[in-house]
Amino acid sequence: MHDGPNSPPTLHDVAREAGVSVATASRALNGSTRNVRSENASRVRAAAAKLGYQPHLSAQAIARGSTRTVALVVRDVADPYFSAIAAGVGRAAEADRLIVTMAVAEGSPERELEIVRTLRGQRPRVIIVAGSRVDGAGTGDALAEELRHYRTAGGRVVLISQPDLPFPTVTIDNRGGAERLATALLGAGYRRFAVLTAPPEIRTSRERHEGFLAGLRGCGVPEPLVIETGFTREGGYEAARRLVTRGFEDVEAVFAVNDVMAIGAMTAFRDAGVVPGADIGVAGFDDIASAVDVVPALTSVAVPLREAGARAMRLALSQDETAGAESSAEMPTHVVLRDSTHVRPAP
Amino acid sequence: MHDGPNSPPTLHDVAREAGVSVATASRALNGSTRNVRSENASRVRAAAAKLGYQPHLSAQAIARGSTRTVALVVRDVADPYFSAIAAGVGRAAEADRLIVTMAVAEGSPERELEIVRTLRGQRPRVIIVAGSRVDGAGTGDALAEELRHYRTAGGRVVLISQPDLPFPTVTIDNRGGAERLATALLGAGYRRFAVLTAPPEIRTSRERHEGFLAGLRGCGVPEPLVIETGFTREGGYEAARRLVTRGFEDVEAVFAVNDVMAIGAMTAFRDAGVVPGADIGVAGFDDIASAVDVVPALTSVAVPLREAGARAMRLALSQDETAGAESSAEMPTHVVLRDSTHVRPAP
DNA sequence: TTGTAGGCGTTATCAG
DNA sequence: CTGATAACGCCTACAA
Repeated sequence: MHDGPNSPPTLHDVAREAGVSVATASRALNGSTRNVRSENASRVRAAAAKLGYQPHLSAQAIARGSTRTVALVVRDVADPYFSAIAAGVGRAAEADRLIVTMAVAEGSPERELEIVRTLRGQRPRVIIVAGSRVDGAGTGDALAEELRHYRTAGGRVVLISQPDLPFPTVTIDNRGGAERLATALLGAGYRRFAVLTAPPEIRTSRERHEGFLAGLRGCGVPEPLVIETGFTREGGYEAARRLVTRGFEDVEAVFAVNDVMAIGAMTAFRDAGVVPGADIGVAGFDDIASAVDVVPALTSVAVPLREAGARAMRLALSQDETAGAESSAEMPTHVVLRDSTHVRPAP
Repeated sequence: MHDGPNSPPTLHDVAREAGVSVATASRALNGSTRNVRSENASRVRAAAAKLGYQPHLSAQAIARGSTRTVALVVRDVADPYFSAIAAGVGRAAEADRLIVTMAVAEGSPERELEIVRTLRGQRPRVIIVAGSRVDGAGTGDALAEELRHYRTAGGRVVLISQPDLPFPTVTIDNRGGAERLATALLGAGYRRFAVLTAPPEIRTSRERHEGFLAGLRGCGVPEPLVIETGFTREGGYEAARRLVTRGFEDVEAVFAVNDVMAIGAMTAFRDAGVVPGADIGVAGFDDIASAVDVVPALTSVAVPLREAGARAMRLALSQDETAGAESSAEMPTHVVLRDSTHVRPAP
């Protein structure tokens, strides 16, 4: 009570309060509890409780040489795609009493690089990068370099949906899902399509686009119209508006490379007096929660996003173990047809 | 090159590589750059770059006695309400080069307590608790106790939407917003209401409920029917289904205490063949992004969630400064009437 | 079972 | 301007 008012209590304080040495206090609170006399152990615990002691994680980290931290990089927390992944990572981390620190790489690659750098300073057990702009091991790819440094220093890296980098990756079957979606839409009677894509640097978008084209190929349908826009709800809205302005007599259905874009597009259509599902089919990708709450309910490709996050964690953790550890996993996707592609256009 | 293959390079390695002392290396990389000869400085920087050195944040934390970490506690990342707040916190933190660590307190108060405890071990500059189950300073409130410990040790606590605890708080004008919503709905011609609430332990729900009742009071309308359910989309769905089953001849409009519940309710209505906006009015609270994408667009009360998060950060940071620092802030809310309460019921 | 002492990677103090 | 050296809070042989 006679020292400074603030600055949290240390192990020394607890030891003094309990009348034992720091070593004993340390052992009683963390090390193998077996080796300390139970009376002392409870004295220490009592002292800790009384003082409101909480071990300094940084001190433990440096003393032990390792942390219980998982670093997660996402592009945007507010995007349901990423928050679902984040939720999965969080849940899996919790099971192992790991702490997840989350960084948001809004847009700029520089920012992204800076983030991974900082993260590296945290000495996390694992770094998980979800949907960033890691594009290929091309020259000047400072990000990959940074991750390589981290891995060399004993860190574990897991990427989500960035299969072309030399790190364990949780992959999503974007291509296959989009291909099956194309098939399903053909089956529903649609023949003439527009595709709403994001810029090709965003690999997820590119894969879905390519998969969709692949599904169409050889079926004698015309080459789809392609409208490039942002990977966001606003992007989708804007693209649909452009489509309406241009005139869409030659388009029966629109495939947006993700659900938020598709939902934005549906709203744009409605705002322009075009009825989605009736006047034009709309399909998305991801099957986010709100896909069933829009009208008409959105046809989409379901992606187990939470599972992907959880899987990434497990993948990272399993790398400790003997060589047998698998180094990547692909999450399956499946088409969910709903009313937004229900009404088959008249021939 | 002759030591173990992994374990990241330390400042010693950099110093050796650059041919200077650790002290100099430290100064060149972090301390006031002015006091080191520019030639040495660049040698050090070069060595650091070559080795891929990254300062050990934990070591810095313990040496400096402080961290650059902000801890954020939310109930669920995947809920747009919390992810919007998180986004705001993240943005504000970024401006001060602070790192956000995010913990998810899914449900159980024990888990929540454990989280704050662990967080305390991180020695963050700030702990922000958003929408947890802190209910009142009643006896046995271990969470408040934990936060008090933290604050005593010099930490800054900011709560979002928990005004009855003795910590700086960013408050949301739930009561006022709900009251004005009630007035607006009365103005639109609705007279007989049902309220979809969450259990009263969730203070946000309680406030909105009470505000709504207050807005109705003295207007000669019947006491609303109250349906208690979960604070989630599923809760809303379920409650609406119950309402339909029960029969809703005496209800013209439904007020759900948040948007995800309202959206769930709308879907339930539709599934039961009841047309929201026409057969029954629906209003929510929060004005989340998807409120404009559902059909009919959802009447709601807009809450500046991102701003609330950012504000919480600033509030925390300003507590450093001289006594004049404000200790709380209230975020305004405003009613947004849309088509879900557009069609005025026949008298 | 317990205490002493050295070390983890940085920063900060204090002589050179 | 630079280099030893003592902290920082904790863990862990090693010795008692």
